Amino acid sequence: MLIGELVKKTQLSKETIRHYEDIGLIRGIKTQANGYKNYPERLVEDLKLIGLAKDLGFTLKEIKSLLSLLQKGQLGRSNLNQVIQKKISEIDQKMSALNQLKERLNQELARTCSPQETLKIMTT
Amino acid sequence: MLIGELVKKTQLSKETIRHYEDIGLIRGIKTQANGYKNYPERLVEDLKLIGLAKDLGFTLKEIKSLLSLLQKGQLGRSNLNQVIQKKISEIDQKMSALNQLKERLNQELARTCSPQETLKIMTT
DNA sequence: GTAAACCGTTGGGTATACAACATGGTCAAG
DNA sequence: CTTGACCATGTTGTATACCCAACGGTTTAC
Repeated sequence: MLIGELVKKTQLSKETIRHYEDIGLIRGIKTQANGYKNYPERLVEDLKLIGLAKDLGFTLKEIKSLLSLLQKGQLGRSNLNQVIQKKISEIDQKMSALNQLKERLNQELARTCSPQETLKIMTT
Repeated sequence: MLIGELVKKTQLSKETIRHYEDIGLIRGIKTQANGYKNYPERLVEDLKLIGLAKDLGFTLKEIKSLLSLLQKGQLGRSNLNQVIQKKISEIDQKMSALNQLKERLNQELARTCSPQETLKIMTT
């Protein structure tokens, strides 16, 4: 796959993709004889995952380490498990932070909504 | 409260607090006769909330709009409700993104863990 | 009454995550 | 065989979110 196709499939700009390539966030990209690069299909999924993680406030650096976990077999098992669990607990922390935010917004909703409106919202 | 006390209570640097002040993220800070500023107690909570939101990938700009919601009575009701609901749905999106990430990491854990280890993790 | 600790303002610097060129090579259609 | 769409590389620029240092004024402790 050439970069243009990847751009279409991911909605990312080619600069972004190139940037991710530069910093080693996406890998396994081979340069063909003509100088064009061959982006494997796999990257479509990888880039989606990167987008998710980025939206959640993970830095590209963090995502890089996160992704390297998902490319199996690069670390010892116990080591790998540790890192994964650390990430999971980070995620749990973020989850609870989200819940707190949501709580506060819901309180605000309850204060400002008419009873009818509130009911409508809470049942959808 | 002077800035030093706020620094201690929030663990933020004074530059960060000043920065938030500059961009209007925190307000209601009055300058006293001696030139020193009086930071209201309220800000301790506000800054904690800002920290939460920041960790979740909200920009300071977004947080500013988020906070303005929580300072009641500045918008018409239906208008306010709309904005709050938009924020809540953003939060829900982030939640589901987190769940996806967690899923993938858990799969990885399952693949790389010994059965015993996996069991231990899943029961804690 | 002076030194240490604190305060405000300003201006410059840094890291992250790109975007926007400029330049030059490659390919596919007609 | 040229033109337009596509590609690669490199440099510079931008926005965000700060950090740090310098300068000078203020307050507190001795």
